[in-house]
Amino acid sequence: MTDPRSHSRVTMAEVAKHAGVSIATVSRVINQTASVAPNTEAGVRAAIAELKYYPHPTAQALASRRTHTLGLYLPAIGGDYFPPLLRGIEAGARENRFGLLIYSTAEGSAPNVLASYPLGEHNTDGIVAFVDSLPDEELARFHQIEFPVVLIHRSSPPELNIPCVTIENKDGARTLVDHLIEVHGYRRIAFLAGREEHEDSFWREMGYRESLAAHGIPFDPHLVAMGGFDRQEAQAATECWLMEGVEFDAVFSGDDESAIGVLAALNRAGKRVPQEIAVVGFDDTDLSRYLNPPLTTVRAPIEQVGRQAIEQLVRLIRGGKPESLVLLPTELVVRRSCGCSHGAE
Amino acid sequence: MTDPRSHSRVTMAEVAKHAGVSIATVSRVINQTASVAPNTEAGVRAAIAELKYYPHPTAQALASRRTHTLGLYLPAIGGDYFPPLLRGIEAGARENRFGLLIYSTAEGSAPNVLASYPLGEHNTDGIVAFVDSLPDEELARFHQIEFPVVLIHRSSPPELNIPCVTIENKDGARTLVDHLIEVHGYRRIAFLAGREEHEDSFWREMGYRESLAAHGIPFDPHLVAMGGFDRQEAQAATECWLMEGVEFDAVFSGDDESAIGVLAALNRAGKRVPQEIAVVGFDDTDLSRYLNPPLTTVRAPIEQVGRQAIEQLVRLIRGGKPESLVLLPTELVVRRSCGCSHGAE
DNA sequence: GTGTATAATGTAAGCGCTTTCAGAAAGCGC
DNA sequence: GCGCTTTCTGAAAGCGCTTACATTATACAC
Repeated sequence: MTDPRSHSRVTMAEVAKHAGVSIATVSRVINQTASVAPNTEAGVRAAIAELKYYPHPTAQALASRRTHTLGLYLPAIGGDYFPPLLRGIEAGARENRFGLLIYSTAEGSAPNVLASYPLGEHNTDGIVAFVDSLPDEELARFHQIEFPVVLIHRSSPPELNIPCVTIENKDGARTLVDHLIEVHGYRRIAFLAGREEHEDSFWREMGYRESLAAHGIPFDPHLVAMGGFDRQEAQAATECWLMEGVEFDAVFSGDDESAIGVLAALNRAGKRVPQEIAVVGFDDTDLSRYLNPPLTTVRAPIEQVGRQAIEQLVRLIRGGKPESLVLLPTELVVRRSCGCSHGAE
Repeated sequence: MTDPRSHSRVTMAEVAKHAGVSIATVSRVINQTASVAPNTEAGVRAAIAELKYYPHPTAQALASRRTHTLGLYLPAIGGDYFPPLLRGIEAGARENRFGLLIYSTAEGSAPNVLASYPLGEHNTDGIVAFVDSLPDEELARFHQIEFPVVLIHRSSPPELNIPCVTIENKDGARTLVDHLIEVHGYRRIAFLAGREEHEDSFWREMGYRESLAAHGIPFDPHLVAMGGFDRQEAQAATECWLMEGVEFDAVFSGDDESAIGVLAALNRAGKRVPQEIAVVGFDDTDLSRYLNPPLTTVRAPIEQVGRQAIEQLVRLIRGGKPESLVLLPTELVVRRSCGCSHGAE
């Protein structure tokens, strides 16, 4: 093909000539950055329309030192919570007329020396970082140069005070476990935690413990295992419990993803859910209503989280004051896996 | 916060002064665009390291008229095939050192006059467009200015000859239906189609029909309904069949997503799968092995599709000749929903 | 030694915009 | 009418790079 750089675009200069004004004026009508006489403006707009002109984003970015692009760091692309999250983020960016550059810090992507991290002050106006996709040093660097950053599902290192948006994990978990105890009378409720650093998991466990405590049920460490918020791992952990003969009448699987593994393990072991063992999840991913039995869980407004993150980021970019912590409310969704027979759905 | 534009970056000029050379030389060592004396190069590299310099992407883009960024158009963000697809695309972009800009043409995002489509020759070096996310006019425009585009799961308008990557839908479907007929002896096999324009659906239906024909089973239009490749829709369609008393002993649900709906409908109606009715899907999404019963399906190498698309696009950008059609092979995955008792898993 | 490639570097002209500055035109109070 | 502010506009200096072109030094053949 021909040199891609030969695309002869319509430039501002041509519009200016066509309208009989200077390029400064054209720029002014485009950006509404200073008042322009109505006649002049009309002429310029006509010229723009006639020539089908639109500004060159790169040139704008270089001159104005604003890219009109947001960056998104992700640890990995997968899981059922991922699509709604990205949907929220993308929609937020789109509505605010920002481009969205994404980068996954999945394994194999060692930051190289020259390029440092690929998304930052040089090519975006702000960053949203999901859980632990960005190391503290980089966050600190951004903080130091006052570059806008918003964290999702991860709180700020204490000294940096970076805005963060996440969900009411503790309340949700507590309400869920309350339901298990109060409505169904379960007392031996197992919990499948996520990875150590996972803050969602931490707070969900807190909610679980609080509920137990509030009902006078002693906390039994044997009933807590690592499920990694992962199907396979959760399945293995459940099989392990079963094999060791640990007794439990319900399992709170940490998230919906791991509930799938729990269900698979129980199913394979011939245990009926919920008759013999109840299972509940967390997140209310698309899938959970289609599980067998339909999963009782807690609705996490994942898409909203993404949207809110962009909202805060844009506010930050525009020089406003963002909320330092946005906690979106969760809601119990009762289906059948907890033992309820006529759940909401 | 302070004006974001005050970030005093290290510029090439400073590196040049530090190393005692001209900026042209610095540019040359960075881009390896002309030979530089070993000593000089070492000096420049030292200066770069010492000043922690890295080039300003926007300035590079403006001057070189290459953005080093790829654009991705999506119709909507969701579904189980989505994460692996994006994972493949992101990884491909990352490995080729391109940035990835994404945009969803979801409803509510009417292209506005001034900005035209948000991703194009002005801010990317090439585009990958998924199914029908980009209208033919825009494809034609890109073609006319010889701007690199690769299509995913959608073939090129005949006169444009845009490279396309997709999967062996027909072969996969045919193998699947062959299995249903030859191994299990089903003869009344229902098919749930996707939307009319959906090419995957078209080819899967072709495979279905070919298999029927090859086995001397007449095609019965009553056994084909619209499932939209969607859980809800598929569930409704299945319930409709059930209600009308249509007889069938197996259903090929078009994709895994709709299989979930089919399973839900059958389950609700008290039909046992696979004893009374077999169900098979297509795609082998993460989830399918966790369904109840585990779903017999066809593995679609979705992540590979994403990777291949980037591969072709990068080749195109670099001026090479891409394949005009990449058809990735599919593979039958036998589990239990078809009636096999000791499937692969 | 002369002549001619070849290699190494610098100079400077952009890339297509934004924005400062200053000047011209227009309005206004008196 | 005068001086003053306010509005509108253009000239020009960048933004931080890439790259065509020019220049000088070096090598090699004869």
